[in-house]
Amino acid sequence: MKYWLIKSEGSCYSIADLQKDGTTAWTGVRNYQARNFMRDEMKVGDLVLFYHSNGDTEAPAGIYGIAKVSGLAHADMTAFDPKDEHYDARAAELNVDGKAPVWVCADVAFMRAFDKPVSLAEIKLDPKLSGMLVAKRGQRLSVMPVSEKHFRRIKELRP
DNA sequence: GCCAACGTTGGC
DNA sequence: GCCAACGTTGGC
Repeated sequence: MKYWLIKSEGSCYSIADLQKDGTTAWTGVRNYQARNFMRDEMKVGDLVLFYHSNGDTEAPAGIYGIAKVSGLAHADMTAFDPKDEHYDARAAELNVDGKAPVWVCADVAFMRAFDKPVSLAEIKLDPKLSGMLVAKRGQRLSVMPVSEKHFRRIKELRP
């Protein structure tokens, strides 16, 4: 079993949206490294920290809850939809009957939302969370692995 | 294959 | 809104 962190702008798709939807296809990832994590390593049952980026003082950037991988990576249809904000003309051209999608998405299911997020500031201050990728300077991956140790610590902070 | 220019992300 | 960091593009 692996552990992950996925990022979303809270104003775009929040943990509350996931709670409402139950499950969602994690579409819109347009970075090869992030895609490869989803396509090659994410397995059903893996646990996922749900991170909101671009926060403000009211709702700071940080981890807002926990989700679970509920479906293996499959074609991200938003890449083929010219009306979608994540449309990728080149990927659409390369695609043959949906058989060779450039972009994929795994499905994630809501598990729980934290009463209070574990903010980025809190992550940086906690010695037991040192080395967490998300707190690394310049780290912009929207899907990234999390160590079991760090995952357990997050759960310990929000039991 | 190098690298400058550009666009995007995301913390502050 | 600023700007540093990074990925991608495209000229050569």
